[in-house]
Amino acid sequence: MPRPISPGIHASPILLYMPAAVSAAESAASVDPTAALERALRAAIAAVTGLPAEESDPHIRPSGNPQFGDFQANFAMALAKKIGANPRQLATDVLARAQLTGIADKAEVAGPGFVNIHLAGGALASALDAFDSPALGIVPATATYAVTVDLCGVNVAKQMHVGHLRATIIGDTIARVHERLGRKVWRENHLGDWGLPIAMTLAALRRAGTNLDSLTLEDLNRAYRAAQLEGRDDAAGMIAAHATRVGPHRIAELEAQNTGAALAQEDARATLVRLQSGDAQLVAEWQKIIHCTMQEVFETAAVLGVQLTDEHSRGESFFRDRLGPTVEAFAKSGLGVEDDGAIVVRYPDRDRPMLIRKRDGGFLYATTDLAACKFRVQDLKSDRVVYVVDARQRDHFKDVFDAVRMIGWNKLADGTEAELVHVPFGSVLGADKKPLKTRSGENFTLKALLDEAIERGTREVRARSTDPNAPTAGMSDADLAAIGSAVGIAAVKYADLGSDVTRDYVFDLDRMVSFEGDTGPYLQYAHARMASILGKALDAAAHAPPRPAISVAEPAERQLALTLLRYPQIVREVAQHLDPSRLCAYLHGLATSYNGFYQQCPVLKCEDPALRASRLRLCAISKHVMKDGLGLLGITAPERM
RNA sequence: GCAUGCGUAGCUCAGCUGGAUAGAGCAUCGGUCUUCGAAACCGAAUGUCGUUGGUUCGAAUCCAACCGCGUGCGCCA
Repeated sequence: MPRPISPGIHASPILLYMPAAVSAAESAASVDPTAALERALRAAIAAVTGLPAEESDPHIRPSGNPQFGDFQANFAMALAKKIGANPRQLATDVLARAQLTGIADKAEVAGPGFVNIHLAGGALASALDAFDSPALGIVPATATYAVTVDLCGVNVAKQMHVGHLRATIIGDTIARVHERLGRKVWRENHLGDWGLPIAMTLAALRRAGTNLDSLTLEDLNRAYRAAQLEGRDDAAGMIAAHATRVGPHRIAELEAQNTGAALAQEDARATLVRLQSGDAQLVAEWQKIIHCTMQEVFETAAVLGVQLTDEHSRGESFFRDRLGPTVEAFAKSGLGVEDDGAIVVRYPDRDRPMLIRKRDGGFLYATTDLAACKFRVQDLKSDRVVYVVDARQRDHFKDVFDAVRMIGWNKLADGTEAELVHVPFGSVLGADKKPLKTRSGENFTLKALLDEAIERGTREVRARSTDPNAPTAGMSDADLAAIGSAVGIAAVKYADLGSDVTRDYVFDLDRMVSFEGDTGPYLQYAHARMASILGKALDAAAHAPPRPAISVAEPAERQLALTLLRYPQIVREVAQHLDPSRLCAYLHGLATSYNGFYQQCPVLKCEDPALRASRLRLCAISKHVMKDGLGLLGITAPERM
């Protein structure tokens, strides 16, 4: 079995360097007025202070308060201290020197030395015009290596639960964002399909004479749990199982004994031996169990709008022939040393070693991960390998990654060192703030959660469609159901992706499928309004020029334009920091900006044809960005809802 | 014990590489639908940013100690 997903804990923020993103940032600079601003100020700072350009960072950021303008530059205080000057004077001198014509309308010094900048309306308009393209300012990466994303991580014969939701959708979003940036992505579903637990289940099913062709996952899960319980009661059987050199269960669990279980255990052990030796009959049955499990996993993935299919499955069994060679390689290099009969890897900076082979010769979880990591870097040729796994496995991945680096398996053929990262997501807790137990408890399965969300979404959509003035009035039942499903799923995904993934959160169904406020449906609603206004303008638009001039004059228009232009930067940040919540926050801000614009700036009712065309184009760009962004989260954006 | 992570409004959380008055959503109270979609918008109210000390022109953010909660720790996966 691979990684048990459930309760866990917080993690440190992940700050990563991503070479491809940097070049994209520079390429996108032409579209971005802030880049022009930065260049101009950097040059002026260098000229005034005599410092090299790389030490002349103007520290530009969006203004905290709109009254201060669009951007502020915070370089003066720190630099003045460094060179022994007066901050306000330095800021004034720099502004006098800076070439801001065509970029900024106004730039002034405030407070202790802040520089407040009002962007020129024309600069915003022309930046937006360039931005309005299928790429939306995102420049494809030139990297030739791939990115591997380890996601989902289900166990064969086990029902998916809420924890799997996280590993699946966080991983999917990270994969999509990298693809959006032009990277080749390998989605690796490292399923637990090998070892004694599977053999136990298989043996139990055979004893019961179950027809594996009509097996449901629920039957399978029941058989799995029953087999686990049997095994847990039996020490002798487990010890015997250890002798077969397979990955079994912790000794601590083996306290009581019973003869019936011993027989079952004996049966499982024999089954495993036959499975491992390639017994055709057993292998076929094993595959049926996997098929049965994956059937539901793929169905769930489809419901969730996650790109995950058979081609992404590469279970632990795939690496079974690489475990021996892995240990040998470590032993040979001197990194793997014997300790009390077992083989361990030791680290210079910590006491805790990593076990890679047991005293009885059996391999461990870590051994498989070492082999898989090498495969991902060197066979899948990835310069970035991302593991979306429960935060409780922090130490484990630190150990694995360090071991991989020590032996050099993180190096690609040309010597490039791949980046190995664990995205440690927090646990889903119960109302009592304790981990939702799934091994024993009858808690919410993932399927139950999604069914509930879809049902509530559909109910909501149906109810609204009964209003004759509603845009959804008169739609077919199937269409309403599709929209309802999209709304329900959006609510669940946004609730999960919307805050820092490393944090635990309390599972609250009502909050998860909420449709008001800062939620997935709020974003979908904003999108539907964008679609609606554009749909109504269609006739008139037929007579308009294809790319009418954009004018950005009203405060709400400025606000919207500034927000839109930040999109490429946000997508890059999400990839760099492996943090989907930034995209959620951005899209929420976009929806809010659009709503403000919608409130304050008449579009269809605007009497000036040029301004009307300009505003329609703002709507179109907004819709494009919203749809693109939601797409990166794997959330569909209905035209009506 | 060692390691690691977290403590921000009644609740759930933001706070982007230290910056101007700490922000959203929910809940509460009050406004806005004959007017481009009210799943929306506008307004009101709400805080010893766990505590103490330190660094700094400037700290929720960096450092130290302490308090509280969580998680992990050699033959499970």
